Amino acid sequence: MRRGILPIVGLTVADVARVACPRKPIEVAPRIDVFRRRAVGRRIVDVRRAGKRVLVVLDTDDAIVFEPRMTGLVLIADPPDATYLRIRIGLEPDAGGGETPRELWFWDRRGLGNVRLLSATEQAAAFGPPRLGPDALSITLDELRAHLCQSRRPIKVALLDQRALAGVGNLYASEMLHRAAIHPARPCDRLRAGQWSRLHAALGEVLREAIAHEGSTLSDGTYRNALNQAGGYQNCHRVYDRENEPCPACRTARIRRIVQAQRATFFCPKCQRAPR
DNA sequence: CATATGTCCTGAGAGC
DNA sequence: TGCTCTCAGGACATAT
Repeated sequence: MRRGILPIVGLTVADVARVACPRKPIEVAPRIDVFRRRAVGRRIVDVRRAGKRVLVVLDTDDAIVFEPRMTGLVLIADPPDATYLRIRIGLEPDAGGGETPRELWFWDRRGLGNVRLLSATEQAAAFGPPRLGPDALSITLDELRAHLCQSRRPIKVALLDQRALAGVGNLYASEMLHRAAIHPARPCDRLRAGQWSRLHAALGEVLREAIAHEGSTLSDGTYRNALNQAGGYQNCHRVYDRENEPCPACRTARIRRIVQAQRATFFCPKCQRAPR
């Protein structure tokens, strides 16, 4: 998402508006009139990421923060369905001219996501430690172990704890544990050195590949990139949403589905040995 | 304190 | 066909 909207860097915010929504209009913070006063006329200087949020940084150091959660999309192209448009941000081209996006949209079917305007101080409080752990794309092996090894929780559950490690989502947790050959229910405090090492490697591999493939568009088709194109990483999934299919690694056992912390986990019972 | 569960919202697909 | 039920790339408040 962050990379997809990079073409807006250098443009100026011309307008911010909530779009008419199905039932409950999206709530923004601060109130839309204050939001607009602080954003309109400001130049976009950067697009950053904090865990799973996208930050559009303005020349005042305020940032428009998109938190898409399950079904939110950040788009610079026409949306998949106008019904669930929530926020429109009008953009003015820079002096250089050329083809630049004229609007940035926040689209969200389920409406669990949110959009906020945060000052630099608020960003530090919301996204710095201890609210978010080290980022999953840059965390070192030592940091990974240090942040997780004390916990007695199952490793799959701990991987989703954004305070321990920022940026891993449900489907990717299953994928990386399969690559690392670790059972998802194994307590963190019982992982061995070799397992931490494999997990650290798998973490980077899975996320980088998923990014290269523009994410995973699951069977409901919701996820799209910033240009409203489907991702391709769903075709690379080895276990997620593949219950009862043969494991692509051992080709003998069938993928199993269990529920941990109310969320689906997929794994191979042969490649990922059960904890004793 | 650490860990577990309920909650927000809508639509797709399974099962009857 | 049409109904009900379950589940979904998530995060957080509240309960245990």
